[in-house]
Amino acid sequence: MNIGEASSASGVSAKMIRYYEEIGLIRPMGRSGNNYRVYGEEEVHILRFIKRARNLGFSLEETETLLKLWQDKSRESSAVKEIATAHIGDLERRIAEMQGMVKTLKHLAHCCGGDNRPNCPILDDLAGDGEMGDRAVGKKIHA
Amino acid sequence: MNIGEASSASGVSAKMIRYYEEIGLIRPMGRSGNNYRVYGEEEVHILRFIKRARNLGFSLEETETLLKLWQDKSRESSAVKEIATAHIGDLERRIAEMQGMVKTLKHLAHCCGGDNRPNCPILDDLAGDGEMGDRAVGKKIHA
DNA sequence: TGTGGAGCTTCCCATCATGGGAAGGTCAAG
DNA sequence: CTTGACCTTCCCATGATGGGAAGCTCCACA
Repeated sequence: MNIGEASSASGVSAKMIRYYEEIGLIRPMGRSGNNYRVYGEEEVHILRFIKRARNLGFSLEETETLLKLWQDKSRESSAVKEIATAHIGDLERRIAEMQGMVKTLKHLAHCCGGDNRPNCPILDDLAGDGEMGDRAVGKKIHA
Repeated sequence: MNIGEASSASGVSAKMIRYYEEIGLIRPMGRSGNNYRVYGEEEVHILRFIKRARNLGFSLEETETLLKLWQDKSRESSAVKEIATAHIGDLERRIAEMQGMVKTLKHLAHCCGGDNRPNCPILDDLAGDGEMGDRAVGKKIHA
């Protein structure tokens, strides 16, 4: 199997497959005589594992850890659960932050006429007319 | 006012102030004899505007538009409201996506013993044992 | 046998917003 | 006059991904 086939079989772009190899997330593939990378079912399975972990929002670093645990037949499931739980916390924090932003924005949008007149509470708020900053929802966006 | 003072007055790091100038988000500052950038209240006000927009999750590009609208005394508030509303939609989409991830992960974590045995439904799921991928929550993480 | 196009290779660059740090000039306090 | 805090510019890194160029290989078809 060439990289293109592995790509469509796994849903990971060829670009990304090479990148994952480069950063050591997956082992360097064997090459055929023409210097093309050669993949088997095993590799495709791994790529699908990675894809799914990414879909669940795990970083490549977390994915690497999960991958190692997956391949470690004697792992303790608590190790995996810890990573998942931490990740859930992470997601929930970011969700809460964004919900705060939405709440503020909805309020402002609600107060804004949205017509052809210049008066706009959204801009007034951004400008901090009622005295300055950090009344904002969350301080850091990438918390 | 030097850049350090402007930074602590606005909450925007000196690094970022220079960057904003470089990309044209703010006008190049006047320089004093020693080649130091010089800021006044006006500039600090603008920096705070930017800071607050960023806190609300607007991109720098959106922030630039908002900034121009702010300075355009004859703007129509509908233009601002449109941006805000679009941004709300954006945030809500991302929130929904993450909530889906959380839901899936919570279910998996709930089913995982989290003990010293290797058996782990989380990994089983990532491996796609019940037939392959895209049962995942959202296809793309950065939708 | 020749040719065209699809697919592979590597290498470099861009994104987005931010931070780190080096090398060197400047200023104020001791 | 030294020391340290501040400023300047310049380059590099992050995380995950895509775009594209230049050059090779392979296969199918005329």
